[in-house]
Amino acid sequence: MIKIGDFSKLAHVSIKTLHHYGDLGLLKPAHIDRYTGYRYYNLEQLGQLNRILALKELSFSLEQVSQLMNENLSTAEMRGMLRLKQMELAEKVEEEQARLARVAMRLRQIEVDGSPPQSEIALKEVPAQTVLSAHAVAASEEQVFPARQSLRRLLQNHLEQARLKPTSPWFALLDNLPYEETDNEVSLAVGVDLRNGQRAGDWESTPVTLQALDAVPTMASVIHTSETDLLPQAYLNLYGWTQSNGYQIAG
Amino acid sequence: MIKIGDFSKLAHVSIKTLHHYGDLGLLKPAHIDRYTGYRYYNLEQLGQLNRILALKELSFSLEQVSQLMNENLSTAEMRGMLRLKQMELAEKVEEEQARLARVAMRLRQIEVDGSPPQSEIALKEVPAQTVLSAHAVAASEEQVFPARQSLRRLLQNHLEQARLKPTSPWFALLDNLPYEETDNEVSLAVGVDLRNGQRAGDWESTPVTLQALDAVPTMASVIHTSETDLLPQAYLNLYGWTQSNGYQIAG
DNA sequence: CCTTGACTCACCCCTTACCGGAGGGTCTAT
DNA sequence: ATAGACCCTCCGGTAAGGGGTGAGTCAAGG
Repeated sequence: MIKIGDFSKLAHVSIKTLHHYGDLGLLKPAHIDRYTGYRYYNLEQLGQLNRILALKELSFSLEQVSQLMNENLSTAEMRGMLRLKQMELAEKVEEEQARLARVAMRLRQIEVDGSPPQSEIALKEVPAQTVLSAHAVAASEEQVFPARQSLRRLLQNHLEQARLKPTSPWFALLDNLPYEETDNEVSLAVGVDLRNGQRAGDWESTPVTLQALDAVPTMASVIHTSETDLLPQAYLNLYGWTQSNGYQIAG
Repeated sequence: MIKIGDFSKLAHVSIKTLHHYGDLGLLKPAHIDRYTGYRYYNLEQLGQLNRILALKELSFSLEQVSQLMNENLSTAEMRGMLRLKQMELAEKVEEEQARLARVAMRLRQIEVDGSPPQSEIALKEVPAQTVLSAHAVAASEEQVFPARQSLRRLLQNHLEQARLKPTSPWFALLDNLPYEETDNEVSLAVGVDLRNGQRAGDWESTPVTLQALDAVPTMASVIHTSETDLLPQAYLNLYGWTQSNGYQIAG
């Protein structure tokens, strides 16, 4: 029977931490004086505490540690939790390495250009959605803009016809990678909300299709506020960034 | 001038987050209606928001992001913060990889032994301290225990002579690695508190020395609650663990 | 002009794993 | 007996928001 201060020194753990573990039921003192409230530990609890610390250090939460300490926990369950944690950690390592690479890239950019980039690339999540999309190829480069306009009218017609409202801004949906700057391809898409239960069917000979996009956990997104002549540059930035499929330009 | 809901959809950021950034002064709405309190953003703020998100994704805290967004921040400062973050991230990656390795080891141990280990190894920090230590070599294996006893008496004498009190439990301090099981070496040390200003000097021909130990950020620590015959096993466990210098057995 | 539904506000509590301090009681050595 | 060390409970705080509530506001249709 040893007092909390000595116990904490022996284990190199703060008193506050011991209080905390006691409150959580993770490591209750062997005895608590009923009148003074003093906590008393015994030496065999040092082993338990060490076990707790070891598990915590594997980045298990205290709640998970409680489960793992639960004594009547089968080896299989233990294996399961360890494997799960293994996967989590592997993922985390990759994430951090990616971050590290991005920081390094940013540093190189500063060393070379001497200035921070003007358009930032941010990573976002996009939920699954249904979109109405259309593709076309413009005859020449001058025809690109009018072609986009006509696609937009086309989609808008379909929206009105189906009495749907757009649920997202218009964006370009690039299915076929790599994106070639030169072939004057134009695409346009817009999110729709299918709750109203209506299904496609009355358009067949049009370039309009209805497709479901999966949720994307990490979408690279650029905002270009300047005029359109700088857009290709931002595009190239972004293109250098990723090889994954399904780009979106928001806004 | 766009309302917060639309702005949040455009940027794929929750309204709560925008509130939070506004409160922190990180991204204040371009206009707040004086009477209704409604927040209004304009499109150029999308770029700022994206910049914030990009920096945050590099695992900068929001406070650091504020600094980085501070406009009148020299390129040198920017470089400095990036390099700092780079080091932090590198460290973190190593940590996570070490954790991952430990989880994998634990899994292997379970697969092979079919049971979790009986003595856990936990990692702790130890602050810098001053210790009084003594070494000796026992003549034979049977002499190890008496030798330890006499070292203890020796140290205790010195403590009393200098009117010092021990500030830690007794422990073995192993300077010369690797630790050989066979050479019957005995060592003993104890922490002391030198505030009282006294200095060593009156012992010369004894094996007792006063030395300063540096703080150790990660010390591997085992608790063995069972009888002494299992100790060598725990030792071997621990020894397989690390090659760093300066082991301590606490308690 | 009025109503209805969508939108927005401020406010408060919740999360993790503790840390710090205040105010007051307890232990121990002298 | 008393000083100094030790311990208690309770409160508040951390980072980055999430969730919910009751009340006020906006926009479109009737």
